[in-house]
Amino acid sequence: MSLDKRCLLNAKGETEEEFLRNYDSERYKKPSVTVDTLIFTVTDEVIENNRKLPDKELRILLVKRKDHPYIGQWAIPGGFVGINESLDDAAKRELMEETNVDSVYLEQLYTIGEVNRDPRMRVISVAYMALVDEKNLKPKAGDDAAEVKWFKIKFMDKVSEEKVKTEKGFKVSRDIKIELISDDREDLILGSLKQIEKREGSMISIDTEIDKIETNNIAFDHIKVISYALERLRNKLEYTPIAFNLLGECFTITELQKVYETILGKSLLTPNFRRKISPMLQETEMMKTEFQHRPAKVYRYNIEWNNEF
Amino acid sequence: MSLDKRCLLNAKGETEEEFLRNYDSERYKKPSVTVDTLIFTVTDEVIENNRKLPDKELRILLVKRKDHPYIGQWAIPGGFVGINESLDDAAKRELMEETNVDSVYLEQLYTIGEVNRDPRMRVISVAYMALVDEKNLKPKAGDDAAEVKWFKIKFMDKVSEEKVKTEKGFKVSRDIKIELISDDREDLILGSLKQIEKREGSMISIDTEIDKIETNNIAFDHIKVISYALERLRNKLEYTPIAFNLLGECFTITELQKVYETILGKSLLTPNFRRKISPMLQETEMMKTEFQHRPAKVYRYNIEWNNEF
DNA sequence: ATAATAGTGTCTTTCAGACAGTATAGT
DNA sequence: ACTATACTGTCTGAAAGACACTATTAT
Repeated sequence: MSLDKRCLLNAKGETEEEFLRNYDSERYKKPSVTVDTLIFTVTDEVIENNRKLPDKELRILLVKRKDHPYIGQWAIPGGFVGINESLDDAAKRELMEETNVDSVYLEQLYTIGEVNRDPRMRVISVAYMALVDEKNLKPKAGDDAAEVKWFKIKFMDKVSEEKVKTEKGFKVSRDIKIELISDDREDLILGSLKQIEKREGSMISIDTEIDKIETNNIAFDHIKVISYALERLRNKLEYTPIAFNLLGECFTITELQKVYETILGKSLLTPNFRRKISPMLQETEMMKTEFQHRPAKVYRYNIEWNNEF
Repeated sequence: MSLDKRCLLNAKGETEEEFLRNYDSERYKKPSVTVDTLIFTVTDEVIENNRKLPDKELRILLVKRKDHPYIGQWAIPGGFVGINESLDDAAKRELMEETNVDSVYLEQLYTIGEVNRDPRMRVISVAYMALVDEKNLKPKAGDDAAEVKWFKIKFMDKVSEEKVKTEKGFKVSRDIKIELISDDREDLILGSLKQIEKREGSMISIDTEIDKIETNNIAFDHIKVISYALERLRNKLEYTPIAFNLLGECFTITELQKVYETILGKSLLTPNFRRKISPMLQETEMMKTEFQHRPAKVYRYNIEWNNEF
């Protein structure tokens, strides 16, 4: 089969070798492809009362654009994919450039390919999501001093909901609000979007398109990408051990619970959380003592934990 | 804000208008971008004994490549994305060209961007998944008589499993086998792949990379894409009403159950299935009478059904 | 009656939610 | 003793699994 492959001829009578020699790869106009990496981390909230345990906050890294278009606005770190670089490698490179960490959790999210996203030219962007542990973040070496800031995320899902009848069925539109606040409180990004769920006759789908964006101070359609990532993060949290990537190797159950609560945007009942999470955990010898209360056992992720079987 | 946008200057002192005029969009070498659409349907199994209800089978549409590379082998229908065409539109166009249906379920799956997937040039492929109802398939008009065939899918998940220790943790590799058989039984495609799950220290991830493909008669890395789509289809089946897209508007519960069983690759207990599915259904006045047994109520999808709240 | 599928009732087990209660550190 | 957090036990009710059972058609 693979031996006589060289002898197969196409309609023009070319062998594969001849075909490739004659192939004009520039025949069609090509879009540009970028990779954008959403970098999330979870940190302790800064708190006045040092007798309380700090809550956690979810944060995302954004860079300030230094050139047109959207000059001066904030954007998800990203860049063009090298012609000899895989998408995964491009995402890793971007992550390394911005945070100086490698070997962290990295997952492809979605590819955005609307036609007029970028005024320069046709750009298709592949979005990746990275989850990093705060403690691994090494301040990156000098560089061209691009402005980079961590933004605290406030994600308000389903602020309101409206149902509209259409000919064949209906649409549900849900309002989503996103607030991003930089650490120094100098920069504030507000996003307001509508998630449209269509249910029409034979076209049954609860997939959603995000529509009607209103936002300030953030470049391109990046608020849409952030919203999509947050939804995915919440979903994956429920059925994968993805959250462990946001903590160091060792942690207390309460710390873990606070990570879940922060991302899910709701509080959980401690006994139930402990019950559900405990099969995923491995005890260590260590204890964590803090303030004036009972020390907590320190756990690590149970690498042998199994979803099923 | 948007008014004084015209006055913002970049490092070279250009306004946005000047910047765009001077921008050389061909500065970097660009990859080519294709959209590949996996088209699935479910049909009745052809059965000898006409006193039995037919089971269902899951099928995928493949096209025979008429040119290099992989000439004569089978491939997922796809093509280059037009420079003024969104990714979704390209997927819809591909679907329309191959099956002559529009407004069916269509979902973006994954973007494949390894460097040497295509010997012609660097190609990045965005995979979409379409679910169509067999009855909507209109034979498409003439065209250039490209060879197109439906293949019955046999998907064998987790044929075997092997656990290997690494420095920091372990890997689990699972064997997957895929068999694709054309209706006329002339073409047979066998795929054998390994799914690798890594669990290593701080890098906790149950996402999997599919590796070490062995296959015949199918072009590019398309067996990998099919495998990925089947996993996704199975997952989505459990928590979305995606399956209804594979049936017409009206159906019996048994038909629906057979669709679930076919895709999940296992049989389900009828009373439990009926109980779980019934909130998603709406009764109709119709009954379906067949052979020598009790007629079945005909249902349609309950468009008001709600996942949550 | 028989074959074949349609459809129901109910027992059991498992798991999520709610909440009361106990344990242990520092001050 | 008091505060703040760590951790446990158990009741309840919902949902999933298993299976025995009844119903209705054509032959």
